[in-house]
Amino acid sequence: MYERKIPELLDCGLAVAIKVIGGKWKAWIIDCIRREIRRPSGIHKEMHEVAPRIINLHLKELEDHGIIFKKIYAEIPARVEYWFTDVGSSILPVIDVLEKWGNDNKEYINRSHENYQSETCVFKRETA
Amino acid sequence: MYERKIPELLDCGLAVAIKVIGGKWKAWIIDCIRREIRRPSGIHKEMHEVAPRIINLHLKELEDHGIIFKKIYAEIPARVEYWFTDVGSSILPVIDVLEKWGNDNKEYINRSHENYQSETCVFKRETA
DNA sequence: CTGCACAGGGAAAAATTTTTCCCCCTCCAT
DNA sequence: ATGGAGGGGGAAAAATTTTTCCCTGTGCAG
Repeated sequence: MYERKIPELLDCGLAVAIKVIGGKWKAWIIDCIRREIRRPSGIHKEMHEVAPRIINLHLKELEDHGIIFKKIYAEIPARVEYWFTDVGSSILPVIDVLEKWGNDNKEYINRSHENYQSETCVFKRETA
Repeated sequence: MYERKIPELLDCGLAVAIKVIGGKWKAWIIDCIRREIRRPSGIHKEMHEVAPRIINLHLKELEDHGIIFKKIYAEIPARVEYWFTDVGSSILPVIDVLEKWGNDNKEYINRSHENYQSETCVFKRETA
């Protein structure tokens, strides 16, 4: 486990929320589980461009944050499934809001990003 | 400017949204501007625990993403103010949703984080 | 016995973001 | 002519996150 050198500021609700869903692949993983792709192997298959190790790390974090929990079936061979906790379920609509905003504005955001036009608007003061 | 070696995936709305507001101090900066602390010096004062350089970098990013824009008054000495663009304003309610979820759940999230109880629930399959 | 699906993790490298340390400029008041 | 407010940025270090590589098991089918 990596040990932080600078303490996190977690008073701010937004910081907490982003900590939980801000990881690089968190959203995709959450989306898998939401679509009932619950088993590690299934998630690995769905996200084949991401290394299994990475997905496992993110799953562990989501678990540590209490967003998902693990069901280990006492079968042989063992079967594992991830399910949302109540708090985990409660973040889904929040993600939807974010997702919608992003989709509505992604062309704009990415355009601004490219153009990079620092032609900063210059104004005279009206109240001279 | 840092040049990415791994391309970003920006099809996903959520990735875009987090790219925009996910920076370490973005939320605080946005909150300043929302509270009409618009001038760099004012923001620096408000966020005195953060180095001015860092704030400037984040401001630049917000500007590049088209969330805020810069008004440079043709006064002497020059005065600068940051204002939200229309798209910038449209993200404020989104941030509120995130902030609310975070505040409602931060004790829970931080508790889970500490406990770290990987006592994974074990189940027998009901349908044996 | 070999190979494959399944679940998982240590260690180190690479990539990225954040931070520190200094530097530049202009104007204005002392 | 010195200092401070006000706006800004380069370069490198430090911190953090992401990635790669490789290794550990079990059980089951050929």
